[in-house]
Amino acid sequence: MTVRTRFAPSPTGFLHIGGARTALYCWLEARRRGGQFVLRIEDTDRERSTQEAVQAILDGMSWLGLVHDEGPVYQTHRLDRYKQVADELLKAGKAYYAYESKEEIEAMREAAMARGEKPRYNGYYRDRNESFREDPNRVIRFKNPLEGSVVFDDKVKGRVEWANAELDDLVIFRSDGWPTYNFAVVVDDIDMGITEVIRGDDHVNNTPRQINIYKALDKPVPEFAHLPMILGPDGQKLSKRHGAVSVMQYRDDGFLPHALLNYLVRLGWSHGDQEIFSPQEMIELFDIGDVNKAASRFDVTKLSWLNQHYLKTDEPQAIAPEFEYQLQLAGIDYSKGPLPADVIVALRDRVQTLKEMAERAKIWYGPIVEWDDKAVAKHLQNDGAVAVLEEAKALFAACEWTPEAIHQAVEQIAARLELGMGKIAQPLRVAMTGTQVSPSIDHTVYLAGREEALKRIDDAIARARG
RNA sequence: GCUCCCUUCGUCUAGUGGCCUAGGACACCGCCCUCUCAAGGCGGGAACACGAGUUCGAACCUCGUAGGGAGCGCCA
Repeated sequence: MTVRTRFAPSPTGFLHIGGARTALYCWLEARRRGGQFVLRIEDTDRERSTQEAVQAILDGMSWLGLVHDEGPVYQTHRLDRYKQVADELLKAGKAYYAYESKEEIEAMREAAMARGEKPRYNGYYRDRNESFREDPNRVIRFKNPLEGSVVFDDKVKGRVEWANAELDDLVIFRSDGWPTYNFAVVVDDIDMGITEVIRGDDHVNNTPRQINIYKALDKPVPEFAHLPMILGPDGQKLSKRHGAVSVMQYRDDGFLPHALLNYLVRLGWSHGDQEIFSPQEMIELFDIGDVNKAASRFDVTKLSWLNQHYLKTDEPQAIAPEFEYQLQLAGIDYSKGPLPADVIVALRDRVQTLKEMAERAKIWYGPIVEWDDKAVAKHLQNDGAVAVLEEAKALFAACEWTPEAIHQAVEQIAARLELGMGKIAQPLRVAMTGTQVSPSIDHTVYLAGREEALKRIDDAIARARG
């Protein structure tokens, strides 16, 4: 039987970090074992589900490259099927109609709590064989076994055993005519042929109930793998308070999709001491059974390190599109000025995100807007500066326009004036950028373009004299 | 309250009874390199939650304790 996994978000918001990791693990598990990865939209909560959220989830997944093989399947399109299965259960005497009001249920719960028990439904209608009747409170409840226990071997958590006595008769169809989560999931996973249910461990508690439904339907129970939570840097639940929660926010913050994937795959899973994984390696090496049991914290610092790693090792052309997106966000017109790929080469050792890179790239896509007075005083307004700039002007006007040729020209100036590189590079750097910090001087000059570089040298000479 | 789950450096983790005076990575600190800033190289500090057992031997097995989390919905 081929492996089939699914990612089943409810469209009530964007794709967040936890969901992205779940999707990644589902995707990897299906890929490695030559199976299929299915996307399902759990939108039975009509109140909170939106089409925008569906789109946000789709966008997030496609940015990360987590492509699904089937779907998206919408639960709202499957109402008839849920009704049909509920009817089967009703006919077989494995489910029943119940008519308590919400207030009555609430009272029941409080009474149980007062007795020091779990708040549960008392099963009043369980054996009354009430038939269908019009009633605003009508729900269908599942007859959970009263005795014995449910045991499952979770691929992450290990063996989990649950006494049926702890479970009550859950509602499978609401009074509004829609199925509840626990029921719809089981029907869907059966119909979609899901063999591996991989999801967050907030669902461990639901699993025994779902297994009982599989058994009542006489269907094979799939394998389960419950993933631990991802916490914020402070060890608390990940929330908007921590800044970026949406996957797409990481894009806007200047992270590469592959860096995020690599970070996520290592959060809760490892393969010895290996830190860097290409998508291909992830697929080959990932095993859901090797996932950790404990929750882990999200650490942007390490993500940033990975991001820079890929900035440094990926082909500049390959990451240029993401960089261009970043330039747009920063309001920079890159149709004139240096090639984005050239800017990447100059800056990738100096920044951790594309956002920082775009910020620093401004100096080559527009005029110097702000001069650092201290830099000017120190490197321009001194005895040797004008001579250096005059030499540079002459050489730059004539040399080939490549970083290498510019580098040679700079060395030539140093030799001719018998000065150290620092005495040459710093005045030029201030001339090019107005500051004393920038990439290596050859790239800094190169990216300005010959015409602009010469113009800036003239401006600097004026400033040095003034 | 009840049920279930979790617990190795600040963080992510390796570790499945002797290879552990606990390894790697990020971060941090120091040195080197150096045209600035970085990047890079080398080095350093830093952890088995606690307590009992089992065993010749325990980070690894068992039981407790403490702390954390999830769930107990006509929400997913």
